[in-house]
Amino acid sequence: MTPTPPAPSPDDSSGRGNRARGERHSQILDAAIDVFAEKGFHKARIADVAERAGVADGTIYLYFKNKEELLLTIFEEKMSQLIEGVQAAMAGTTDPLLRLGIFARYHLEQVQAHRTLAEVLQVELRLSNKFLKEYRPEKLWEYLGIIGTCVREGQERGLVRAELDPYVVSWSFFGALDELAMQWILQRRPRFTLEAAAASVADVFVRGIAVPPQP
Amino acid sequence: MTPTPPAPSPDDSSGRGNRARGERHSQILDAAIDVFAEKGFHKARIADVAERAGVADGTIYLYFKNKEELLLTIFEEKMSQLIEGVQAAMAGTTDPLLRLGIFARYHLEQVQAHRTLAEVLQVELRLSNKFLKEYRPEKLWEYLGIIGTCVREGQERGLVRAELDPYVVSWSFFGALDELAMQWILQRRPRFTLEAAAASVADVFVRGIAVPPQP
Amino acid sequence: MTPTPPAPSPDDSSGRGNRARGERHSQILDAAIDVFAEKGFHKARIADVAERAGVADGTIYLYFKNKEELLLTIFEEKMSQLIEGVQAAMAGTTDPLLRLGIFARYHLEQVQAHRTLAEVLQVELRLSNKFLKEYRPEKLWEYLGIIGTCVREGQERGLVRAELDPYVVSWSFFGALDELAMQWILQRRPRFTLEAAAASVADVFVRGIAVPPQP
Amino acid sequence: MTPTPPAPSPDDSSGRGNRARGERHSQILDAAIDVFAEKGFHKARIADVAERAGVADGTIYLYFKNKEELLLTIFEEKMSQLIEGVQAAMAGTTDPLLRLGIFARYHLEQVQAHRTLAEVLQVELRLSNKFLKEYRPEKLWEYLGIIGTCVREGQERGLVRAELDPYVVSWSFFGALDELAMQWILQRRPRFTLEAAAASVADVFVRGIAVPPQP
DNA sequence: AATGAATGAGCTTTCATTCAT
DNA sequence: AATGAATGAAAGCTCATTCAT
Repeated sequence: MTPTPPAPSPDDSSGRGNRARGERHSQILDAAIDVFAEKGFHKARIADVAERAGVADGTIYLYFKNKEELLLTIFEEKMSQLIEGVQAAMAGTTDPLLRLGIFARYHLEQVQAHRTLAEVLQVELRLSNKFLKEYRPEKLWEYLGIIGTCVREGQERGLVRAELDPYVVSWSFFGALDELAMQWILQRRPRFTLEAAAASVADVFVRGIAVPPQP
Repeated sequence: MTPTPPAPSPDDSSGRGNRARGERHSQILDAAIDVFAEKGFHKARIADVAERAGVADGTIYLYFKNKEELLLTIFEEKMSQLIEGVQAAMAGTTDPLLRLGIFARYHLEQVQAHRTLAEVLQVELRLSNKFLKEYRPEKLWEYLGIIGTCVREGQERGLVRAELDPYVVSWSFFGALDELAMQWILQRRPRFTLEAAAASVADVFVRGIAVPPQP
Repeated sequence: MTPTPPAPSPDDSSGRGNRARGERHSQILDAAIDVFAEKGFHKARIADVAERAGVADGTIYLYFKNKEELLLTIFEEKMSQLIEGVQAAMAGTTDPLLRLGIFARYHLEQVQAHRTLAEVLQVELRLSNKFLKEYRPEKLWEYLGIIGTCVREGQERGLVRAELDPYVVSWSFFGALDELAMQWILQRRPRFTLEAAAASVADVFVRGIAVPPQP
Repeated sequence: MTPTPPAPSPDDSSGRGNRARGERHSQILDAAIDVFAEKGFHKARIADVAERAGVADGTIYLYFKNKEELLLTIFEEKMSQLIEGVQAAMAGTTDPLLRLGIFARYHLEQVQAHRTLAEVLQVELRLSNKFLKEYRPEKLWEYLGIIGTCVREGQERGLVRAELDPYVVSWSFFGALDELAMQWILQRRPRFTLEAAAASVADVFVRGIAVPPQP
């Protein structure tokens, strides 16, 4: 469905065309992230994105089917990176409860490090009808699955209370992080740091889901 | 600014003018909730709302400044009701931790009972640039303050760990509920009941923020 | 065509109704003059006129067929007064060339004395398509006829060159006065007084049309 | 602000882009003149102009900011041409009083030759609030300055009475011509020719402002 | 591949006018 | 006669998208 060009094979020696294509692709995507963050998805005009990217309006349509797909592609690509990143960050740890802490920290670190991007993902993505009503955000589910796996493993190891539904817990955990991220972004002078927020969410959730110590 | 009619005196049984005016107001509001939920705020045309409400297009503008104010009014009015409702529900309970449970249950009950409305509040409200970037959702803050008060009281009574920031905890708690509500709404066949979700969130949070039992 | 109420007969002893009618009529007309002068005919809303007049919107339509007729009625009534006035001013003078001077002076005096009205007549009346393209401004022609009569009489008495077309001279004369009036109105700080302008126009025209002295 | 194309180099026979752009510009302008003259500025719809020009509605906005700028551009461009034309016509004559005659003749010749255009300039331009209340018609002042210069030169050469204010005389002269032009346009069967009118105005004014012969 | 001029559907909002009371 | 809530037609303008070059 996406008219995304095939990723250029690394050994493609004739690759000028493809290289250029790949560059244009991300050039436009980066411009879109900036413009969407600045003006909001609905207020942003394709012409704005084109200007920022330094290409003609029509060129955008050689790489993306339409405006909405631009937004969706941002989501897909960045979620993939987020998934990879959080998995790498968790790689050295096996304790599922500690992993939740890593997840929280990594997630909010990324929000902080890529504020513009986060702004788009947090705020603007929700503007797209398609995203919320038709689009199936599988990458988000994959991301959420990472939390769910921690919970399920915790249950298997007897660390997490068996009666909890990992699915519900996952969305709760994600919702807490997501809301804090959004508030942090929306507020000019946030009343908390994202580090503290990450620590707090992990702390509360881990204690909340853990099997209570037997007296 | 809204041409809200002067409240008709309760005994004014002939209050046609006022009655009519008040009726029109909520007649339009109800139509807007339905239409926004169905087509989304941006896709919904004023003409749709007018038709659903059974009035002429122009009539809408006698009661609301513009399309956006329609959305904002829905938010304001319904949040006020939510706040009143949850306070009434909590009235009989003094234990701040139990109150959090009541809050969670009441919140998700309302989502369930007024699905269309919840859909608008959850999903569509976030569509309004104004809402997210300019509008200050004081009613939301007030609602959140109810959670914050429970946490703070819990700390005063030695039930909740003193090191937690009530503000961060409040947004976490709300975020968890909000995310579950949104997923429940977006999914055609939800994988969980809102009752269970409310119980789970309350359970996890209360245990998570409570002062641990001294061994 | 005009739904103007019949002028109340002066001896109408039961006249409250008519009196009231007459009062309403000019009350609305005066309000319209003010509002049209302030905002311009097209920008002025019937609601503005109604508010200024202290009546309900619908009431205006009991006295005037529509917005345009309001403008036309202003023109008709005020032109009638202008015609009466200038004729009275000329009454004591028989020399047709002196009469032209009186005409010029009187015309620009009225512009000065009733600036708001003049603004409407000068500027806004020209906005009405009907006025310029369909309406036959017979009162204007009558007004112009007064100039024409002076010229013709001047010719009959051998004071004005016979080869001049009184019709063309009349419009020239009126055009000169009209243009000066408009410039005076449009300029915040006019570069001339209307008295001087009247004197100048009369001076130039009278010399210009007069039979040259025989050497 | 107008996206006037860079003047194509005269020898650029392949200048398709520029040519096209320039053509579109005047294509739209010409259509606007016709439509405005026919229906009047306020009644004319952008869609009408677009249709007449054979372009899409939106195309108009690639060349003109809005409907009003269309009118203003007509005024600016055509006044410039008028100024150039009358100066060329006067070039061979030095006597300032004869020049006034040339001015009058040229002005009314143009009205006759470009009746549609004249209709717009005469009648419709006055419809634009902006034109009359905000816009400063510098081109008109420049045009008027040509008359003023004649008068002033005449005074310097002792041909025109020194006591006359050239500014007032200029507006009078222009007003006379303007009014005659308007009446000629508005009347289906004009009662005079524009040649005769031009001659008459020049004749009356020149005699009127001239220094009287010393007996 | 790239351009960017052209398209034209789409929609909020205004306000003169009506008419039930 | 007076009201003023309701009407609904009307149109300027935007901008995502297309396509000839």
